[in-house]
Amino acid sequence: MEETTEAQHALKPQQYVDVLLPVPIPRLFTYFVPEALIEQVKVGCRVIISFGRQKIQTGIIGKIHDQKPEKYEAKPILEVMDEDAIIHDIQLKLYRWIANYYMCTIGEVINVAIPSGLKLSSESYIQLNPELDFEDHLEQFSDTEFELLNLLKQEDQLTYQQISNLLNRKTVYELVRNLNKKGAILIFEQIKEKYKPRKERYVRLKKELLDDRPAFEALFEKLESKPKQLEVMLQYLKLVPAMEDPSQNEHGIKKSKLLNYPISNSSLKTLTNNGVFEEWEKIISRIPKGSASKTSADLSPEQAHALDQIKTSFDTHDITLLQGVTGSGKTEIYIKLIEEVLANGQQVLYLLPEIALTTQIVERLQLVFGDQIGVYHSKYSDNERVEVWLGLLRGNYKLIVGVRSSVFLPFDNLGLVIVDEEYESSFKQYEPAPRYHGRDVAIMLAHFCHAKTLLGTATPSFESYMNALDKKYGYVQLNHRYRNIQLPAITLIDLKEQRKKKLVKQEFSQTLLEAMEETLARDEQVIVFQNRRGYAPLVTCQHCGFIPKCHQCAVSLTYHQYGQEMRCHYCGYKEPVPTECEACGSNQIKTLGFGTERLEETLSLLFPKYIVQRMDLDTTRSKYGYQKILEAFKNNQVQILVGTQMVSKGLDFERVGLVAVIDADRMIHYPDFRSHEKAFQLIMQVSGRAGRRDKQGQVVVQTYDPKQELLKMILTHDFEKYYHYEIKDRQKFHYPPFFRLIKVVFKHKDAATARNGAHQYAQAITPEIGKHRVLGPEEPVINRIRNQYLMEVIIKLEKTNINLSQAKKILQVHAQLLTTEKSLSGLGIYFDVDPI
DNA sequence: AGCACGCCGACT
DNA sequence: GTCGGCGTGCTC
Repeated sequence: MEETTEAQHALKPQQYVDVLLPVPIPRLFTYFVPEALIEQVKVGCRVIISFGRQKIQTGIIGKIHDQKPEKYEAKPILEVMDEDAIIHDIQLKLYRWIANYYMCTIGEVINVAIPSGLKLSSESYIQLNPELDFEDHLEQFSDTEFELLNLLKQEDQLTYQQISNLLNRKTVYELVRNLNKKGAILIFEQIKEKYKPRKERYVRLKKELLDDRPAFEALFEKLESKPKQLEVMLQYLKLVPAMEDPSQNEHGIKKSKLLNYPISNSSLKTLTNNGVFEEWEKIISRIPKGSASKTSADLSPEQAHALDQIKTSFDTHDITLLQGVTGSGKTEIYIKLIEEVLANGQQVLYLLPEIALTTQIVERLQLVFGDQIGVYHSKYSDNERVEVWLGLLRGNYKLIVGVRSSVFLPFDNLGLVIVDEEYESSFKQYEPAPRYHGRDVAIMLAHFCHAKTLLGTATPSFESYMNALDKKYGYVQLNHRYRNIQLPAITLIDLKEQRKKKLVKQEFSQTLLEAMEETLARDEQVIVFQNRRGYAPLVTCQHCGFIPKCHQCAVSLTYHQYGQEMRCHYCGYKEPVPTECEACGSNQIKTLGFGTERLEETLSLLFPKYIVQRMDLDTTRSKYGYQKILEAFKNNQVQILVGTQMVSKGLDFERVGLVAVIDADRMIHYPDFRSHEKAFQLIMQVSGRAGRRDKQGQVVVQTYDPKQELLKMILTHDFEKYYHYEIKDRQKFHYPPFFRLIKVVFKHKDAATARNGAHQYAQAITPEIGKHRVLGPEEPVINRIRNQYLMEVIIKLEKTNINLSQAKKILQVHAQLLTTEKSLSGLGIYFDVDPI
């Protein structure tokens, strides 16, 4: 018997795990599991491992197996951090799919998927070796070494960063290394947990005291002579009626709340020290709680019909497109669907584009779903993200409302995904990798969970619309606005003609100004849309024509009046506004073009009786900036709202009588095959802001060419006609949605190397991919960003009858080959699948 | 991506 | 000599 057990024991295979690390290396990292940790190791759990020279990292167990690596000795796992997995198999599958589809490494996916609060990092600390009496060996240390040793004598430990600051030196690694060799110091790693739960201090009366009434009354008598302390006691009892209802004392009161009243902090402290009060800490959530106060609204017959159609459609289709004109009440339908799925015990993901994440929607959902909602937001801090993540894992949240990155959250029982404003380009991430599309990943997530997906929008993306026409998606329409209010009346204004007649003031035509005047006089509000922030997109010298450009990027600097600076919208570079021309010294400097800042200024001058507010990236940087502006507009404290595309999303306001599009041409003639589609959608969206409740709104679009086909179709709100008009070109020129694009980007600090790399690459892949599928290499319009020169090769692949994974493999292999070439050293290559 | 190593030119 | 810059190679 004993023999067999021993034999079995000897045969028992050593356990290994493949660990997913947040590093962009296209390889698996295998570690061995020490005997003591075998029981704890589970797929999806975080582990602490040492990686690279000395760093300690957090990774996620991706696979458990018994394959001993042949070529290297696996390092051990140091610790298993979680009892239960923090991601499920579905997430592992999804992350791998993303890495594969978007042609990046799993590490890059992990890096953006997992909130950094869940990743531990280590920092090296340097300490004096206590066993060394270095006074006896002074001669072996250099001056700087000696200086550092003296510093370490005072502080018991220092980080590299601190040493570098204290010694005022840039590099300290070698110095530290030498001291380590001489045995004078010790280096050790300290792991720091980033996530910190939020705590609040609470106070309450000591229970024993409250239970012992005679003692309590005696206390009061004693306090007669201590008025300050008595004040504290009375204030507490006023806020917490502990005498009448002792159970209330249990919960106590937030210390800061009590101290908000004019009472003495030190008296409270004394009372606490004397055992009258006690203090404790409560871990509280950072996520604001809302409680459900309403049931969902009743649907109009039209909405109810659409809801039925969606449900029927889900019987045969996993994905359904809901096309509903702005103001048709899509949200009410979503709410009904969500209610059903939640009642079924399943989770829901409600995906919104970045800019549309108005608190408005969350507030509306909160009224019905209360604190079952977790919100995942780009302005959320890391601690808040961790709380949503853990909350979902623990089942505290059933409905997640969030931006594209919420697709990474650990859903395990998803029943429904809603993607609102499905066409929105902010669903696509393009820097850094993974360059994923939130909508498409959400569809994949739903697929893995056997959940249904509803894509909602007024103007579908061509991709989704084609899928609907091809019956790949279900399709439901909602043609009438709520209460049958008419769609806004759109008027085109010919700027060329008006200019000839000298009827254009700054960038505003006479007709527009009159319409604004009338609207405002009726006590209605105006939205002015211009898709360009800053004051003026460029500044030029009238003497020599010089235009200040960014020193790191190939773009002109935008003049921002606020802060009086020139800014690069690509890299964030700033410089002061020039008073004289850099090239010729002339002081005749003029601004050209109109950004939101300048329109705001002009409008304030033209309409002094009204309040003008600007809403763009610059005025909404703060966490609640967006919310504050919307609030002011809603309350009619602002009558004219000027903004970038931010104003086009989901603002449902009652009083907006007029929407003005200042420069339609700039959007239409953007150098990109999708510019028309985008312009159409943007103008439709922003138009949708006009006219609510019981009145038809008015939209004014200024253009230099009112005869453009696109504008004609905008006038009639005819998406279908527009789609069929535009789609022919897409097919003819092999563009999406018929073809799949993969953009290969080359970057290097030398223009020539970037160019060579791109050319060599195109040459290498062409025989394998096919000449007609390779476009370029081409220099992008903006050919330099952050001092890196850019080149692009675009691959066009058919959607059917093509081996996509093989094509990707070819693209990747050649990229790999190219980077090993000496003449191209330092060349960066990345892929952007389905670029926008 | 980090991080260390190693080589090189520029300073005390 | 060191200091600091930069190119190269590695990470289980």
